[in-house]
Amino acid sequence: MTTTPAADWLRLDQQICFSLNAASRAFGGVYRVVLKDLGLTYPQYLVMLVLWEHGDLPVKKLGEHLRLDSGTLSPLLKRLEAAGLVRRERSARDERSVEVRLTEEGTALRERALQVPRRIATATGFDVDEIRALRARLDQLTEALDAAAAEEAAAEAAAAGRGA
Amino acid sequence: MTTTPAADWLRLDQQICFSLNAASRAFGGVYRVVLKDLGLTYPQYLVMLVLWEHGDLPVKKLGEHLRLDSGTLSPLLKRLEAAGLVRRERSARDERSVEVRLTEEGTALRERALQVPRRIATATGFDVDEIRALRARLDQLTEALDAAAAEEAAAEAAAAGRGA
DNA sequence: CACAATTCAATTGGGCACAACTAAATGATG
DNA sequence: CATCATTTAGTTGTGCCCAATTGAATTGTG
Repeated sequence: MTTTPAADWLRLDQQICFSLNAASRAFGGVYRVVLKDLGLTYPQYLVMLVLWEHGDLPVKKLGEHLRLDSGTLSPLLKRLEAAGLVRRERSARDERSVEVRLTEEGTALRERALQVPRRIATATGFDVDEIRALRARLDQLTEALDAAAAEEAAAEAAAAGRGA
Repeated sequence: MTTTPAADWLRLDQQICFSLNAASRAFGGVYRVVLKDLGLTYPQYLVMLVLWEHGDLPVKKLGEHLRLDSGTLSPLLKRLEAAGLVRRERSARDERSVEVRLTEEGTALRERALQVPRRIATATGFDVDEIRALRARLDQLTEALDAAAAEEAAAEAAAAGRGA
């Protein structure tokens, strides 16, 4: 049982999202160091993970895996292309689609990336099962938040509709 | 007991930081909707929280509370100033320091912000104790990651020293 | 007092994230 | 077949985040 004085609701250290943001940026700091050798930023690393796992993909699919849109991916992919890790080629079947393909260099980078997860896992100080549990919790949270955002947006649209 | 095949270490869905990032961005989506009424972005809201809680502060102290540096805060504070929520005044005692002060309007905004934490808490689908537990877990994670990053940086500096 | 080291805010540059929009290609419908 | 809606990338604008640098003010030391 816990009760929180109403006046404390706005306290910074009670905001779950602040802890989340802080943890996210702390991860960023560790990844920055660990990925420097590979010449990748963290989001670029995520893109490479998806390509290593699924092979060549159109930008759209890539974005679905990563929950990112073209506004984020387009410039990011250009940088990966400039670094020689991927090529971008218009699909012959559907000219709207751009296929992202690993170069030999990009494929080869996987070997050097294999050590990254272990180093990161070590940095967290958590064991595999603890990480798994936390991951599950966070995924659950994300799902609830996405649903809530959709609801809010729907409510807003309805309100706007009545207003107009 | 769980064993993970070495080949799976690079799978996207095993990366704790991906879940973390996703949750962080999902929060962003909810906050975007909820804070639109107040005319604040999420980081701006965090700054206001600190000011409401601690009163006027120099930029430096603000950054310590939020783990943000001047490169992030300077333009953000200018936007808050342009919105009429804060004033920035050079300290008389120490001319290097800039005091961030709430305007009446900024102080008044607190009343309207009081509802925000409840709406966010509802959106998570977690109860107060679950949130508290997750927060503790994340803070623990952040601490471990910061320590690891400091270690990595120190090791790197030592290596560079030997190299030079 | 003079001078070096430190502190603090601001700026610059690179990269990420999202919203809104454009443009091109495709698909569906009458 | 012509037209309209949808799909897909890309672009632009706003804002956040960090690293590195600058410049001014302050503090410590001889």
